[in-house]
Amino acid sequence: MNDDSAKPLDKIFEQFLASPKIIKNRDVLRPTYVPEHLPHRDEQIKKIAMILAAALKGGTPSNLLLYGKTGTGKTAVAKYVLKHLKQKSVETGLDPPLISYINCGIVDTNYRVLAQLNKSIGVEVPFTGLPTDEVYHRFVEALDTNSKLMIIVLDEVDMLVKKSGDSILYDLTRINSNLENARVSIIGISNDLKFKEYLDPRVLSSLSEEEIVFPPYTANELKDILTERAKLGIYENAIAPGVINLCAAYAAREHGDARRALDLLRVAAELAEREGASQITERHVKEAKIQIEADVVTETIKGLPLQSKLVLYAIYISHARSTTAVMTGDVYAIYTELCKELHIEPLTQRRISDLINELDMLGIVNARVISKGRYGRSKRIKLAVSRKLIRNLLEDDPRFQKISKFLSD
DNA sequence: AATCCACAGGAAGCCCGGGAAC
DNA sequence: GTTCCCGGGCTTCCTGTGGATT
Repeated sequence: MNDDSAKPLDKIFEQFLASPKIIKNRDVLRPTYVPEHLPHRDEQIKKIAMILAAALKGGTPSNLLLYGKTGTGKTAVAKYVLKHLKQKSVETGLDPPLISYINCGIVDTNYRVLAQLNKSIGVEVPFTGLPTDEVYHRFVEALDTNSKLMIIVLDEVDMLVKKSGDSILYDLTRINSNLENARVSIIGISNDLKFKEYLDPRVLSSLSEEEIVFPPYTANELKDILTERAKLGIYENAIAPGVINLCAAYAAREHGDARRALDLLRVAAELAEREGASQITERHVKEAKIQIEADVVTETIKGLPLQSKLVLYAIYISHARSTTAVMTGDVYAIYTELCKELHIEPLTQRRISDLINELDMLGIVNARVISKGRYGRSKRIKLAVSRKLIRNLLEDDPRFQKISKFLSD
């Protein structure tokens, strides 16, 4: 490397090293980190531990269901208890249970869940192609060759049920009767309290032999969590008074989400570090809040498929053109115009209706069904993000050059 | 009270790409 | 190669509906 190109970089690195230290350990500030101590979850930990303890005496623990909103510590608690269960088994000379953790938000079809289970016991299965019950039978057979206990954690199980129904849960809850030697316990984790209504009553009674509720954290509890993490992850004097309180307060407003609280603290710390400040201040937290919100939206919109983007831009244009509330029909009319301009075959209105609902679920727009009496029933659609942001994203996308003239409002 | 708008949203089924098994 | 399966995106066809207007 020659000097010319190395120098500016060198300067950056030097500056970074010379700037006051703020972050001691970035990893402990990430939401995925499972700390050694989980404040305000003693009750849940105890309960789960008591149930899983059956494994230590060769029993099959009851299936359990963990409920609570995002960032209430469900996943962390489950992982924490399982880790200790494993340790204890090894200590007492027992065969530790097999543990398979599946995030159903990502692995969200029956087939893929089974494939993942197979993989976790070392059976390779193609990710498509086989009949689902074949994959199930392979799993049962492979599992039954040993007499171990397997604990299956189904995180975000409500997503799986919503997308693929409860047939796999039905199979899994009855799997013990197909097994001669091995045994299975299931831990379901759900954000959605209503998801029980979608379940077959037989599945429900089997899956929720034990139920444990995780209430949202209060602002004070979030404060304790943040304080503990800050001790591990941030240098002692690098945090101004009030910063932790502010993070906790913001997150408490969002249904007591500890994940959000940690994100705020971490991003605030990063901002402070980047600008070479000696301390994280409340201003950094406020900026972090804005940045997190904008980042989430920007990334979601950028990642949208073409048709969804078109729908979003159609909604944007509808708002620019009309003074009254924007309805599905207006959006569809403009959408077809855009398609014509871009020489794209338009989709049907039925499909667009679904795409609008998807945008609503992503939080990019608000769509509510309203009735205008004689003038029909339709969705009233509002943008939930700033117009400027959408406009910038549109202008960045080369595919939409041709329709940018529609935006000159 | 009856009508009727402008859609909502369920059901079924098509088509496609990816992949396995025969 | 052929034949099967799966999931996702999509269309077609359909029945349902809240409330202003008649």
